[in-house]
Amino acid sequence: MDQEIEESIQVKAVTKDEILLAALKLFTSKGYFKTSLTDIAELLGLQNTSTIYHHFKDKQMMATEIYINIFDSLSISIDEIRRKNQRSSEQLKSITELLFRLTDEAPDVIRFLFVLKLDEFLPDEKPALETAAFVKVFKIIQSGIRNGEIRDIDPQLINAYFFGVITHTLCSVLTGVLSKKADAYLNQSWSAAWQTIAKR
Amino acid sequence: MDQEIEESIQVKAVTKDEILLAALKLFTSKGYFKTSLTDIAELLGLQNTSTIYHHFKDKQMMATEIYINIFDSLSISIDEIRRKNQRSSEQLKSITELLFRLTDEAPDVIRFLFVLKLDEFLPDEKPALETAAFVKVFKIIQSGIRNGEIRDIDPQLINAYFFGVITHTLCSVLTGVLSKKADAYLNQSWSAAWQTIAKR
DNA sequence: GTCTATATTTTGATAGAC
DNA sequence: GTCTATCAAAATATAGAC
Repeated sequence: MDQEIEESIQVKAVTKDEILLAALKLFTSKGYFKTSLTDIAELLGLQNTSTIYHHFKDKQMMATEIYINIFDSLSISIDEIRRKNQRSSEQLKSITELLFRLTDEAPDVIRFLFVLKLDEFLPDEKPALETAAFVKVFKIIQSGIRNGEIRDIDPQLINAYFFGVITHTLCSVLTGVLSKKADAYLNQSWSAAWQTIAKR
Repeated sequence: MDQEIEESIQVKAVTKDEILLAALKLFTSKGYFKTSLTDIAELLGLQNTSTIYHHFKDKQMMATEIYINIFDSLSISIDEIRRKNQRSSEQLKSITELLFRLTDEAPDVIRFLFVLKLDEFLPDEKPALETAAFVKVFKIIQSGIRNGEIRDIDPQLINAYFFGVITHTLCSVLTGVLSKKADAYLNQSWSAAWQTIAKR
């Protein structure tokens, strides 16, 4: 009972997820190596880094957990998209919509995915392209090639063309050189990206 | 005379350019923050970092000089290209050829340009897009829009589409997910990139 | 979970001899 | 230009009290 009262009075404790969110925010704005654990602690209103070490073994493990969270959730979203859509073009369109929506609603996630150089600070994790999420994208492309929706060239080239257009557009939005919300560019960017890989 | 003999016997001294080349190599392979001055000294066969400080004020100035060298030389190349070619399409094609050639012949330069996050370790320099070289590219695009070669949409979108395809392809070559030399993909990538921005 | 205090290590950087 | 020696600062990480 005493404890309950104490809890209701004292400032809410910092949770693991809050730490991860603060870390994501700083990693994507300042970069992994330029954000110190002290920076993260400060952003959370903590006096020092001890609370962080209470939750995570070390700095790299924080980055690893962020990495896993983001790629897992992306993989799940892609599963849903594949279940709900038949054609490769529909699946890729839905993935494009997802990425543009995330750019407006959770820009840090897209920065983590497409702006950061993950292999620089996560040398022990799979490169993004070997991740479950991207392997599924790759399967969508291969299936699109087989059924004649997509041009029959090296799937990695297809990947480079399509996601080159998409990610470059999103990065331009994130850096502000494109001034509107990502959503404003969704349809024309999709058309441009699809055009590079569609069987004419 | 004594000195001449001494010079001819002793191991060749390390020049400023050699230091910059070693730094470029390590920055582009390990990343700026993960390469220490000791790493660079070692690669040059030096026992310590003093020789480096003899040539450069600090680590950032090394990066700055690399940055200036690369962007200046790129700017000069683009000047030449604009002089020799009339149409925007020809100019962009030549720039594309230049970038693909550099990917095979000087991959570290392309890594520096398109893979590294320059603003992370060069916060005081202009972002790449405001650089003389890229401003000229931008002018080529604007002129192409005016004379009807290129679709009349936001030039920054044109930029994202065209260079999205080009740089994503080059990065795929540099990481090895595309297994041939960049040159092998030049023509089809140019077509795909141009197709996204050409007035049909 | 949060604090104080402290240990450890690395790296950037300087001084001065040769 | 290169070496030895050394410093100072910063950041990661740990121990232990509350």
